[in-house]
Amino acid sequence: MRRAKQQLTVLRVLGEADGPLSARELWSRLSGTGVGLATVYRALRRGVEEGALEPVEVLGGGVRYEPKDRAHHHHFLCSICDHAFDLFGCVEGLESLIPDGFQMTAHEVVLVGTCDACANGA
Amino acid sequence: MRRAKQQLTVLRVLGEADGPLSARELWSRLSGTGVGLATVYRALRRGVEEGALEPVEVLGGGVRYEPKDRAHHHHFLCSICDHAFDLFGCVEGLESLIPDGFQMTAHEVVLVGTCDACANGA
DNA sequence: CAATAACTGGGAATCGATTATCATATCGCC
DNA sequence: GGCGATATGATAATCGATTCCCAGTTATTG
Repeated sequence: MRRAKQQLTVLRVLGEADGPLSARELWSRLSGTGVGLATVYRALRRGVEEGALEPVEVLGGGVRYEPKDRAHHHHFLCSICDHAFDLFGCVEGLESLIPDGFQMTAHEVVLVGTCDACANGA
Repeated sequence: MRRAKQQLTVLRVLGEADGPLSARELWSRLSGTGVGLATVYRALRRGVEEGALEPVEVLGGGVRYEPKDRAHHHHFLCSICDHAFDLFGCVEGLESLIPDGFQMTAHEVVLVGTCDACANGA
């Protein structure tokens, strides 16, 4: 429990997000608070070490982070705003794709397209 | 049709691969041929410009390239050898994951685990 | 074979992302 | 309030991936 103010701020923002955030995305959401980019990276690294955060790679744009306590889910990547959104649910039939002799331990599904805001919103 | 020897070599190796290759992976398969890394990058960039190659992002490890004429498919990433293998077939039920107002234009499925060689082979 | 254009390899240069450093500001505790 | 430990922000340093540059090589055409 040795977490300081700015670190908590970072974790809170991440917890309120509708999808995993990259370090820069997170930082831009903190503009005005005076939090430095270095602190963002420190908070993220620490969050992962402590088991509170999970690094995920959605697609281009490097690593993004999300709270580890979320149920199994996948992501939707908006190709316009480049933001990743959490999806709910999963898909069937993944096992049928596995070649003989291969062993699957995890899977990722990413839908790409346009999010509501970019497609319709202002 | 102005492609030179080394460029053709790069395209040929990519065509014979069992999955998309990264620039370095490709280069290591050319060790001994004297092909320089710069030439590999040049051939890849050119292949994409000419429409023969497609850049794909499987997961960590940056961009990999594959011939564009392959049918719709996904990939299996071996977490031990870090090689990506082509899979055949696709999955059902992706549409049910799309949130209201979102529009899907593409999708990616990546299975992660251990390939035959790393799991059983020598 | 000559003349010109395209290709090549190696290493320097660049770019973005992440980490390290350091002086200062804060926190928890007495 | 005073102290030692920890956190913070700015910036420099690092790292891997990719591109740039240049001099030498090879292909093309006549």
